Amino acid sequence: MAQVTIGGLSTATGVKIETIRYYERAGLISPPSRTSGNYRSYAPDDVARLRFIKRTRDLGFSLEEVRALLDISVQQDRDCCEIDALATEHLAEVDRKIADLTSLRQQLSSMIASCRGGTVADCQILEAFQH
Amino acid sequence: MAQVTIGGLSTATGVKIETIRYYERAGLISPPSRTSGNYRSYAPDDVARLRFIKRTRDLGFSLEEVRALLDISVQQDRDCCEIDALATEHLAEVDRKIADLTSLRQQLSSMIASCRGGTVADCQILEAFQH
DNA sequence: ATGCACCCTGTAGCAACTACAGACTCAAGG
DNA sequence: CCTTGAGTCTGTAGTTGCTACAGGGTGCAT
Repeated sequence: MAQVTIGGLSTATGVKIETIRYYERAGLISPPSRTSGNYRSYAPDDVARLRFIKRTRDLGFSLEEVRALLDISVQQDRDCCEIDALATEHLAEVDRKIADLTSLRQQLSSMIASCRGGTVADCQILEAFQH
Repeated sequence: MAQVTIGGLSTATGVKIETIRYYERAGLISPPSRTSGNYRSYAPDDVARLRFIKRTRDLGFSLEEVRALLDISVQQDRDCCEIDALATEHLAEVDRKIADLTSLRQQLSSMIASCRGGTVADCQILEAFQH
C-alpha cells in the first residue's frame, strides 16, 4: 500500500510540506486520508499528481493553468488539443517575457557601459535613470 | 509655484494614484505638504523623484533596490561605483532569468512539437509533464 | 445649490507561497 | 516507564507590489 506521511511526500516530490498543505487548501490536491494520530497519509497516486504539479509549476504555469491541465488530464478519452492549446499559449507568454527581459537587458548594459567612474553627481547611469 | 495634486503627479509620471500612496506608505517618497483641504501637494522635485522610481521599476529593480539607488543618488559627492555595482548585479540577475526562461522555452517547445493529436490518454505533452 | 470630478483614510484582496506559535504524536534510547 | 527529539497538526500572519473598494470630504462650474 506504500502510504506516506507528508514528509515522505515532500521528499519524494521536492515540494515543501507547507506548500503541500497550501495546495490542499487551494484545492489542487484533495484532502488525503488520515492515520489514527490525525497525520495525513498519501497514496502513490498522490505522489504522481504532486509530481505533475511540481513539473508544470517549474515550467512556469500558474496554479490556475495547472488546475486546468489537471482537470483535462483526468479525462483520458478527450481530445488532446486543449492541452496543446494551453501549452502553446503558455509558450507565447514565455516568449513575451524573454523579449521584455532582453530589451531591458540591452538598456541596462548600455547604461553600465556608459559609466566612466567619478562621483555620484556625474554618474551616467543615474543620469539614464532620470530619463 | 507648480505644486500639483496627486492626480497631477500621477499623469506627470504615469504612476497610478494608489501606487503613489503606496510608495508613500512604503517610505520611498516622503509625505508631501497638504493643502487647506488636506490634499497632498507635490513639488517639482517630487515629480523627478517619482519618475526616477518609475524608470528603475520599469528596468526591473525591486523596491528594495530602488530604495538603495535613491539613497545613493542623493549623496552627490560619493563615488559612483556603488551604483555601477548595483546595476551590474541586477544585470546578472536579468541574465539568469533570461537563461532560465530560455531553457524552459526549449523544453516547452519540444514538448509541443511532440504532439501527434489523439486523446488525452496518449498525449505526449502530458506524458512529458509526468516526467 | 447641485452636480461632478477629484481627493481622503482604512481595509481587504491578489499570487504563491513561507514562517511562525503552540499543541499533539510517534519511535527509540536509557 | 519515561523522556527526548523529530515529525506533524491547525491557524494565523507575513512577504512583494500593488489594486480595489467603501464611505466619506473638497473644489469648482453651472
